Amino acid sequence: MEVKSTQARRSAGRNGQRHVVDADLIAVVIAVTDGEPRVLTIGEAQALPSGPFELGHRSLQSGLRAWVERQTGHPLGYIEQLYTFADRDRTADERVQISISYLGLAREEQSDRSAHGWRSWYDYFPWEDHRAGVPAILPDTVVPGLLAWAEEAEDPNIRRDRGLRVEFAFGLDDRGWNEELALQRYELLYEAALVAEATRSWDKGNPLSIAGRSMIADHRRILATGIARLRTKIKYRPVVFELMPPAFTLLQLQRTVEALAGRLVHKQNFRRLIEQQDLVEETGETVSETRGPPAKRFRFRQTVQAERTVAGTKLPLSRA
Amino acid sequence: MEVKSTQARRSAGRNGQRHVVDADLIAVVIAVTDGEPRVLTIGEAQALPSGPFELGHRSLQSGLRAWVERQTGHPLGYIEQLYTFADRDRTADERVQISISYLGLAREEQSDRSAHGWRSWYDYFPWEDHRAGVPAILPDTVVPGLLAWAEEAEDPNIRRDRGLRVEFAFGLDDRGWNEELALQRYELLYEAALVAEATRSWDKGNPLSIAGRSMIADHRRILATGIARLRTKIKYRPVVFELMPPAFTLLQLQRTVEALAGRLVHKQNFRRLIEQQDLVEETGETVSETRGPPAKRFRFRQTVQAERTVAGTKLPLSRA
DNA sequence: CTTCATTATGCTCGTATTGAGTATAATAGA
DNA sequence: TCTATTATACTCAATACGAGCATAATGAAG
Repeated sequence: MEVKSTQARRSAGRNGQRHVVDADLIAVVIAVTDGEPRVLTIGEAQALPSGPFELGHRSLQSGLRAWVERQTGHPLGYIEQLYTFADRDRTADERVQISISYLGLAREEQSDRSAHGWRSWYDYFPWEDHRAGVPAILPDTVVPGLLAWAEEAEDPNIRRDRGLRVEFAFGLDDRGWNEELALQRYELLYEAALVAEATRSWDKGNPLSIAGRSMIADHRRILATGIARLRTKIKYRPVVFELMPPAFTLLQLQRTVEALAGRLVHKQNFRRLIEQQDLVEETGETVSETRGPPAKRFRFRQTVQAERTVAGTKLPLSRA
Repeated sequence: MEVKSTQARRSAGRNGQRHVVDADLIAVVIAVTDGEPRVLTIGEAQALPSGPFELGHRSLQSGLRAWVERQTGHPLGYIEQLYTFADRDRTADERVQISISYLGLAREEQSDRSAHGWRSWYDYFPWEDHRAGVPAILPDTVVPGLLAWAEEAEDPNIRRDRGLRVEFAFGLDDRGWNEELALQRYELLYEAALVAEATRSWDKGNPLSIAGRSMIADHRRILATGIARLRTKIKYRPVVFELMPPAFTLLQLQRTVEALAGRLVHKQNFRRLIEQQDLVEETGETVSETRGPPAKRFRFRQTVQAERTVAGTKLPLSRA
């Protein structure tokens, strides 16, 4: 086995003609206002904030924060890395582009509501919003299109495989709709060429694709990655609070979760869940902004461990 | 709001003096043999396989596969991305090094048992193996060292914060040991300078640090990331099977899971869990390699969706 | 050839968690 | 004053989960 230590190899590489790459940072910045999950966009709402990773940046995260704040004037709260991918630059001298994507959560200010490129993420993924029932686009367009794509394969194995993947991702089987599969669903639509990005028609000036508003390059895929990650994460880490104002009612919290999940939750059980997890405490105030009795206001309990709820069982452990 | 489209920006950057970076791929390759979880290492078992991302590589994944197979002669099965981080190169001309790490699962061959750099990951993290009870190093060395570190802080807030973090990560509180927190534990030890990497003593020729065998640069941290990820993942995705031979007994499967989790599981309940999930099917054969009655052999049911078990509830959804 | 430790496997049982719904009271708007 | 709407407390059944008992089959030890 031929082995060079990393140290040795790095030195060699540095002096030789080392292949260098460009590094970009891309941000999926999410906020929730008026019961809508919104993503921060630039340009004609067709791109995510992004920029090159520069020497001045102390770290990837700080580089990202700098870029987002410069481009949008918006500070970022919680940040987590999403995914890194590489693309040979199609147009240029065989240079490789590496993109490192991040998910950021922000408390959107009232002031910059729709003005500054905050768009509901359901503009891009209309089939993902099941709060008012199954969206019409699913039975009308998306599912028939996908099933047709599955059928058009010549190889029966591929047909079967495609069919099963569609059924699973879109909940056509017994398991039902699973909101966490947002990325798989987008990827199926891409494979089936039902989204504009996959058809090269978008640069002909049609920003509204067959299914949902599109974005440049692979930005919509990155957004889908962020949505899926967030939908998964709210279930085992108290990240929702990064999106909430300092004080809130349980119904507001519920509406935020519902906006993210794209589904309605059972109110009584939601409250039971929140309270038994000991994540919030009453502020003492009550508000009555709507009908019904006044609601108590709560705040997030800053109990050092935002680590909490890292439960995760599913292995039948034994004590011995 | 100043906005340039990504397209425009990229062109500008390419012609101008664009800051370029070096990109490395680093692999955490895991296999389980003889009931031990093993990681593929190179050099003096102090480094993970790694290499530069090159132009010839079609994608990051294929680049990684190429490197690992060339360095070790070992094919990779399952692969998933772990994390990307950047370090200014300490020694050189302000160049930035980007490292993209991957987790890979392999079925280790019998032939290259210990010879080819397969090391038990508990060599590096002896405090993580709780299969034979709490390892002595925890009460003897690790915990006292960490508590002392917590106490030595002058600011009482920092003292309290450190204390709580140690209690949480090492299960000193009521929640008990949580095997998924492997990374947090390593990071605490690093912060407390209880691992060699943090003390700069390792390059003085001492490969055995205060707590566990060390590695160059941040490789041990990357390994901890991989371990934590795998320990989390086995609970909701059937990735264990990537580590198993084509046919196996339920006890072998259990031993593999236990090796990864570093904990023993309840045998009867483990079988119930596996069977109700419908992940395996009998091959029809039985074997009696040990005492006791012959055990049935099983194989993984290749039911298209290795996607399965993407359950994940924890939100009280409602039907309406 | 017995004995015994070890393993496979089936079954029970109490408790916690989860999904779903009923019930009651408080309030704003019509 | 009515009524739709909301907050909040409870109940109830269905599972899921942790823990353990029981039985049978086998290899190793004597």
